[in-house]
Amino acid sequence: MLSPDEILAVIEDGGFRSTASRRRLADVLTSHEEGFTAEELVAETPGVGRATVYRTIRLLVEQELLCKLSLPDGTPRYTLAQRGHHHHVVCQNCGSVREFRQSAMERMLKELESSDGDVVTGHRIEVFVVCAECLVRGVVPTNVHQH
Amino acid sequence: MLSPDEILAVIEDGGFRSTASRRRLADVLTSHEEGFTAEELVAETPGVGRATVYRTIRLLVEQELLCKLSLPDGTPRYTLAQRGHHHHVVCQNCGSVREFRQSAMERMLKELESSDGDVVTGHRIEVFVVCAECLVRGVVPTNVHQH
DNA sequence: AGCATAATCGATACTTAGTATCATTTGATG
DNA sequence: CATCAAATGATACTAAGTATCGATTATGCT
Repeated sequence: MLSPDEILAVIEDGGFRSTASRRRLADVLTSHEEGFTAEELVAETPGVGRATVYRTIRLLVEQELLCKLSLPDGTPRYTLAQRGHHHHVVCQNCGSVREFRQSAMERMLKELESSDGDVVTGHRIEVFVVCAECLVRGVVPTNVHQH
Repeated sequence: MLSPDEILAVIEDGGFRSTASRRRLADVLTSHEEGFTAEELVAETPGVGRATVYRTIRLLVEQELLCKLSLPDGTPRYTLAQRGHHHHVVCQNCGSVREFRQSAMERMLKELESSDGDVVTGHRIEVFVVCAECLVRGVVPTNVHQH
């Protein structure tokens, strides 16, 4: 997993400053095993302003150190980035996040490229689950109709 | 494509009432070829309250007559539902929406099912493009880093 | 070490997208 | 055509994030 120092290194390599707030956030960030919300970060870094938390999140998403994803209803969650291209498996109940890779799927999406006059610039794939932990706690999986 | 009457029929079949506001919205909805925002609908149906517009959108998404999707930055858009399971190709510049189907991809996602103790309840796939129309208008495609 | 200054900060006000409340209106049914 | 739950519009609120701005601070320079 990513360490606070690695996060700070990417920030500095990007030409941004290594500040007290960013160090605090890097620490809190790396302590999260699962997905988290922006407001959780705000609550966990007292003294660091809301605006700074959101600014730092935006910076880290741009630097591809954080992934922004969303639950079926659209509420946002963040998770520390994994190495390389990947997608997310999100528990719709507790919001925990795992990753998956499937290169066959990537290839398929690339084939769309020529379908129309459009230029493909990216894609988003999220798989929704009820995770094993939620299942043992008695959560009943109900299908979500997403596209 | 979907007609206002078809929308009203689904509403009534669902046990909901056919009201003046819903008829107005059904008309406006079906006049949209491309994707649209909730606030566009609010602006296009003067006299119908904001709350009613959002309530009706929610109803129609539940009835699977509308699809809710989002641009790379997360801002939401809606589009009239196509028949059967499908996914969306969204222009990141103008927000226009096309659909695509790829049954091989569906099959692949189903295979994930057994990977962990999780139960898969759904998935979301969006492909981002700069569409042909935007390209001729000089929009330069830049890759978005999504997952 | 001291300084200049652009980057960053926190506080605060604002925006966007949507939900909750509630008194009033309305459409389906008998 | 009376009933009454469903639906409505006005309004206040929430969630997630952005813009503004005066104060602070990290970094490069000497």
